Amino acid sequence: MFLSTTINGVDAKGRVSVPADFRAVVRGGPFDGIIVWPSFDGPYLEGGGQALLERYQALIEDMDPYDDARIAFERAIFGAAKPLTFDANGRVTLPKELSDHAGLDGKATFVGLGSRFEIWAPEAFEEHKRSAQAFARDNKRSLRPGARPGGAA
Amino acid sequence: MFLSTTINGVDAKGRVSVPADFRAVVRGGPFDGIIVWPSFDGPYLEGGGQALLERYQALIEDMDPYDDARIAFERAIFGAAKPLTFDANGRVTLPKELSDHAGLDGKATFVGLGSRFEIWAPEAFEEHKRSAQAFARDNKRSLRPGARPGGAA
DNA sequence: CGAAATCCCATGTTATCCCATAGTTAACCA
DNA sequence: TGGTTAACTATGGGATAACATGGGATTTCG
Repeated sequence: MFLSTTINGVDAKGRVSVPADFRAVVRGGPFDGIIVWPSFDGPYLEGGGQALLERYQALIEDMDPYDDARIAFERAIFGAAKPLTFDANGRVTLPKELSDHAGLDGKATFVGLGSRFEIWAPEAFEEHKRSAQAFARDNKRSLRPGARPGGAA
Repeated sequence: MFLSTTINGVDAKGRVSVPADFRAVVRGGPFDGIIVWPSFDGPYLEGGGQALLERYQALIEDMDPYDDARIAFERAIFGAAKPLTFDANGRVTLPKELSDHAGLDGKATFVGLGSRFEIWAPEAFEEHKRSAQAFARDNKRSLRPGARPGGAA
């Protein structure tokens, strides 16, 4: 599971060390790296291992082939997702489109969310965290056995 | 999986480099190239490896032999599909019918969609990408990764 | 014999790999 | 228990290979 929050540096080449804990999650999988795409919900990136993408693919393939929502998800997720391979030191290179979308500048915050993770500009994440905590406090009753997750994400 | 979006040039001979990641997907398959046909849903091309076409064939053969939809699919996909072989540098030559359908002029955008991909004129794709992102954002609740316990990536 | 498609080689650019360093944590031994 | 060593993490820079692209030569087919 992707857990906890880490801030790492982004160098001039766009390289950033993926936290060792995160690398351990995908180790042994079919692809030695992570897959990252811009969130269509805000100025941050979403990512996971290849297994995560395959789960999304299975969900999408259950939809009608020419359903508008299906096409939109395919283009918004698969069309924008980049497979990023680890180098020998566990770093990946973030393409410009991705670091632009998240507004990264020298630093990146990795946020573990269980089956996936997010990458934020540190300042943007601090701000987001405040409102997320308030949201969780106001909605704490929706977190109980049998309830659907997905509120504060 | 076909992933991410790449813009490549189309030269005067109609040649275009297929992104290296896409070539890696079909490498080792029965046909060293891609199969491309005009979408009947808009001014763009659809494509994939031979394995994709074989999946479509299996789907279509489950339909009634004289079903109007079956005949339409057969003509629209198999009747119009062109196998395009890679040259030594990983390029294919787009026949005029195809580049006309997509309105390609000097540049082509390859969009990976998991099991298949699309080819657009860059300006046309930019326009559609915006609406796809907005649609995905407004409908994100219909894409739910099932709350499977232990579902680490 | 002419036109068009295919193959072959050359080149700039970009991304990838490889090595070196520093700080930290964990392990080990006296 | 204290000190020392070893392993790992994160980071920086330089070398190398891969990719995308352009033009020319050769073949194939009408």
